[in-house]
Amino acid sequence: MSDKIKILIADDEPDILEFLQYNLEREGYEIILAENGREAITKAKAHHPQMILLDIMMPELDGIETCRELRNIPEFKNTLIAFLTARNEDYSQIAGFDVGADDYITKPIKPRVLISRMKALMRRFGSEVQEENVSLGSIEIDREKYLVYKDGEKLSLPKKEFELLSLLASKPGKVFSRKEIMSKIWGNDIIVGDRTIDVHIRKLREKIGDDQFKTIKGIGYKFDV
Amino acid sequence: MSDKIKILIADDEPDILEFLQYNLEREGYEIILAENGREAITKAKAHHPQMILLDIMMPELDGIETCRELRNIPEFKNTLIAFLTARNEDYSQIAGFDVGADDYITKPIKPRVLISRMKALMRRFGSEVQEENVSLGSIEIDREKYLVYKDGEKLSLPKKEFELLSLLASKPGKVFSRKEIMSKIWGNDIIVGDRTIDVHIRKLREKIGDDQFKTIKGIGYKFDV
DNA sequence: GCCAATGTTAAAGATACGTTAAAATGGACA
DNA sequence: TGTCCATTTTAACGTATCTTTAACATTGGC
Repeated sequence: MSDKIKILIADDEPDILEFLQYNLEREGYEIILAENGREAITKAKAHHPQMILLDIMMPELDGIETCRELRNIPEFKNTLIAFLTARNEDYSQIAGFDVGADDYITKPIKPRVLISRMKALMRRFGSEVQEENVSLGSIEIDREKYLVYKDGEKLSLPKKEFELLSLLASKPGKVFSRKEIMSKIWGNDIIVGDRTIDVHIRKLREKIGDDQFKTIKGIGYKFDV
Repeated sequence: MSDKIKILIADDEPDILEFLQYNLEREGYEIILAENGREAITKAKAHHPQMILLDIMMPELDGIETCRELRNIPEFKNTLIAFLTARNEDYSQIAGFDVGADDYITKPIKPRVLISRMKALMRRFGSEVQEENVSLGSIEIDREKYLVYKDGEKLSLPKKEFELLSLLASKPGKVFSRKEIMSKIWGNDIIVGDRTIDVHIRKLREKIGDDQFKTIKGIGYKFDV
């Protein structure tokens, strides 16, 4: 699974976006850009960033409001959110924290300072991502414990099988294309043969149950009860 | 034990100390004061504050060094540490984060901003409350005394082994990835080889019991009964 | 019935982990 | 300061397990 940390940056000044993108990508982060608050929310939903940097002053939806809305979406309740703000804007600072921000960063932004602060935030909070557990029919998946229960019976699957099951079960009934499975589990850089997926599916069918895994020929697989 | 949140403040200017003490006590915090870094470390050990504010420029031991020393004491590995710094001291900012600080606060300090920031930090921190003692099955861990009891028999483990056990036992059943273990026990700056963790696990298996420590290949380890 | 896509199987390949001993580090103490 | 000892880390190697491949069988849509 691709493990680059994704950061969403929202600012209405293209110069700043470009500047941050350049500096952060060089550090190995994956950057997603947005030009206003509305776009930031849309892109956050699409890309699931671990961290979000918001300019306070933006058209469409300002940073404060954007943050408030994001915090109301369960997925982003624990995402790191930091504000970009001009010096001396103390009002923003207070309002920002009250709305659930984790930090604010004053402009002009110095890349080294920014990166240090981000690392400090992530060091402390980053690993606290708690993944949800899935329960469908007789199958239960405990992501934290890396365990699968089938009719209460404890199964411990190898990594790839677990990830595959975990992926398919994250949206029961949804058909995952082979492409999608590949990119989500192996990442976009690693290329594996087509038979590889089949083999893992086979193992899962053996262990979990034949009928739960349905093949949609020419498309992909789905998990269902 | 008093349930007030304790904050240790170290600064060599009595005015600032008094100012902060007044404002923070009014908010219901318990304040411990220190006039230099050396005193800060002594008092931290005595009072176990949840949060520490350090001035950068102090006699005896400056803030940066104090922070570094504190971070080397296991008890304070996860304590919130923030620096008090004059505006534009960017050097301090960087050095501060690299040394493991969680935030820096620029002087002149505005009480409302300070309190907001502290709350932002603690909001995150709150969920991370680690209990003093853990007891699972035949194992008992006394974090304060750095002791482990196995079937009532006292074991005194070396530091790293203790920390590793303590971490794994903090969430029994949860799989801790190697990455997670590394960052929680060694920090993000120190890099140790992969085999290092194995060796410590081995020692623990020897001393505590083979079956309690389970390997999840490709992921990490978990502790269970 | 044809053909491309998928299923099956076993074996090769890769990788992570276990184990051990030895080297490096660091603290206590003379 | 140097010596000693406990602790920590490294490095080398073996091994079990997981992952992928490849060859061949089977299936299902057209």
